[in-house]
Amino acid sequence: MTARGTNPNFLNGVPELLILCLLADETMYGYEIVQAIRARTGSVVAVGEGVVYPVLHALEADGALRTKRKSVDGRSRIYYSLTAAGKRRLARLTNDWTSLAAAIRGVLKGGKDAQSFS
Amino acid sequence: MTARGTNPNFLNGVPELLILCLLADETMYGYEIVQAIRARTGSVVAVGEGVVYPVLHALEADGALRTKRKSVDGRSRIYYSLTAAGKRRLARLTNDWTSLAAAIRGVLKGGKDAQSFS
DNA sequence: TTGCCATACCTCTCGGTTCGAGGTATGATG
DNA sequence: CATCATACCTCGAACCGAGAGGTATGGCAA
Repeated sequence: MTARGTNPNFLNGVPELLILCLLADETMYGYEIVQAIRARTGSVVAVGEGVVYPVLHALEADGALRTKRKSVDGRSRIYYSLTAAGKRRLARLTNDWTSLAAAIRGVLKGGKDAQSFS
Repeated sequence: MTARGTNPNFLNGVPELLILCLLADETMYGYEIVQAIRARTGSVVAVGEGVVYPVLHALEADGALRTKRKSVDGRSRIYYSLTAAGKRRLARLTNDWTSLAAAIRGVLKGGKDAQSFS
């Protein structure tokens, strides 16, 4: 959301990245995403609904997500899935994250002379 | 800074982590740290002085850093080095970052059944 | 049947962090 | 003598995540 001038979105945007990633595998609804993040990260990341829903809405407004209402057991759910733009966004964020993680790993392990980036 | 209740500091605190990490190797002064971060991350991370100095001051106030003024070529520099508390802090943050990176990598690569955390 | 918990959606405010611009001062370089 | 690199600093705006809170339904137990 809102590209920062210099650094590629690094420190934040983790919830957005995870959400896009989950939706790339299968369509899901908000409440389900909250549980899935907790489950798939072994509770290392535990974002609340107050984080997930606003991200979902912003991504939809940006054309990255498509929605479809469904009623299951009398419960109303809003299923989200990736659009083409969403897939591109996911690819970009994944790339950003990967290079960030590599850079930080380099500093972490780098006892002085550390140089191995593309 | 300021432990979050649930998630271990994840998305932000990257500047703090990098600064502590650099100072673990050698004592440095603020301006030098700004350049070092840019250099060692291949410009993937490029934080300005407006980020570095406040973090430095906060860490010092917290007892994680120790300072020593020095004059080199008529220029006044403030060298920072880690205290015992600073080393503990670095260890904790490194741990947090590592498990976060592992968790995210798991979701990223995990086509459904991904389970490999300790 | 009544209360409580899980499901499922949502919004709002608070607080912390980062960003960028700006401000001061010195030494070297053209 | 002006401009740049060095070297310190602060401030305001913007942003994002945390957590509390709010609504409504279904299922289960007391």
